[in-house]
Amino acid sequence: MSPRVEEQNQHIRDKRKQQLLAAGAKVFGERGYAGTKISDIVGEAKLSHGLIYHYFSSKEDIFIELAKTAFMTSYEAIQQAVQSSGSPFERLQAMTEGIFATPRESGHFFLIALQTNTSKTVPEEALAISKEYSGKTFDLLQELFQEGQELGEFVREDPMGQALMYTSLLNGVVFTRLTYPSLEGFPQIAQILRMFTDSGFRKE
Amino acid sequence: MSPRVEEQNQHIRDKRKQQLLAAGAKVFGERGYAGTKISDIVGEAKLSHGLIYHYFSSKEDIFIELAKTAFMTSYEAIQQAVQSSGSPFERLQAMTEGIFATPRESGHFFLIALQTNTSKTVPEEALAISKEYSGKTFDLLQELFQEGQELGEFVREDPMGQALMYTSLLNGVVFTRLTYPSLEGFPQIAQILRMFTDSGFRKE
DNA sequence: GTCTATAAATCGATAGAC
DNA sequence: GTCTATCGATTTATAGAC
Repeated sequence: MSPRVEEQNQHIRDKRKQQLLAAGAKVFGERGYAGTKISDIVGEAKLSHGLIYHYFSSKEDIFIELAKTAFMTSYEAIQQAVQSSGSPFERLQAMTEGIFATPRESGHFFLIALQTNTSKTVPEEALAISKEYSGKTFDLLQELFQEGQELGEFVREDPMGQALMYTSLLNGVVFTRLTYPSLEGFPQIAQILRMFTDSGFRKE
Repeated sequence: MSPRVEEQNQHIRDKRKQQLLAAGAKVFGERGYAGTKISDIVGEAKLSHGLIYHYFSSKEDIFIELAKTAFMTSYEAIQQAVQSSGSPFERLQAMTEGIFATPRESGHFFLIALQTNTSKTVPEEALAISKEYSGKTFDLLQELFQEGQELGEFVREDPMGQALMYTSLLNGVVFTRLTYPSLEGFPQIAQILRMFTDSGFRKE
């Protein structure tokens, strides 16, 4: 084989793998790990039944790769926001706005993350990845709230409690938006931030 | 048969049905609808495989009955809190405290409700029940926030937006508590209420 | 690289004995 | 009322042709 052909084959393989991952994200998100059949994924990707096993070793394998993407991108988005410039309040505001500006398709990854944390049918490795990144995420957020309290921008209370409440709120709002996709003007970012700002120092 | 025997049989039937429903709530909550096998339910209930079909017509039937319980009890708890005495703020506070004082086992019903709204594998009838009760729940909450705004206890903003944010927060916090069962002192009710109270009128 | 056919295991539901 | 045995359909994963 000439290098030219080899290169084309590699391109096809990458494309097929992406096709299957995109289809998997959608179907796993909508139907859950146990509720998703291989035929659902290849049907969504418009590929034949057997072909999926040329790109992934098993159904578990696909889910784990998708879970990895879900938790890594979520963590990196928060990391970037927390470590950017601006005051703690400004960074929290920008991060929150950024999260709710993400495209619709990311909802599938949110549901995959949700299932990983709530369903015992999901591959063990996916849960391990979740735990790894959620610990790191809480560390980042706790630091942000701690700093904001010292600057007087946030209410003085347990920073970990604030970090837990912030992620809880995020999860809840994303879930509500998934349940009612036609909702407009929700959420109001100012309403979310009000939870953490002291009345005396409240921003407009 | 004497009435005495008939009465005993009825008692056994009620007991078995409750046994199966309790087992179903646990495994459906933990494994999801598609991920739950009949053998999981009867195994948890410590009954034989075939017996479950003497009490329920199908796997769907059991899930629908559990979903009905989940949405009805949630709605009734909110209804009772909203329609009780006290100012809107006091009722919101009491309701929030009550929700997080519920026993651990109710977590399974929360997960069943969650799956009903996010998984396309769940019986259609369960989703219909969810929609019916969520509409009625939002009406109650919207009324409470509206009233609270008129009395100056809550921030003036779209009452439906407040109702959506409140239920989102509730869902998110319950989810966080399920993910980290060892968490203590979370959530702080005051922190939640701060989202809706105006700084000038804020309670202690 | 892609497809169809099939193997092997599993699951929901029923039948029939006790 | 309860249990075991079994049918029928479905599913993951593999084999082999093109």
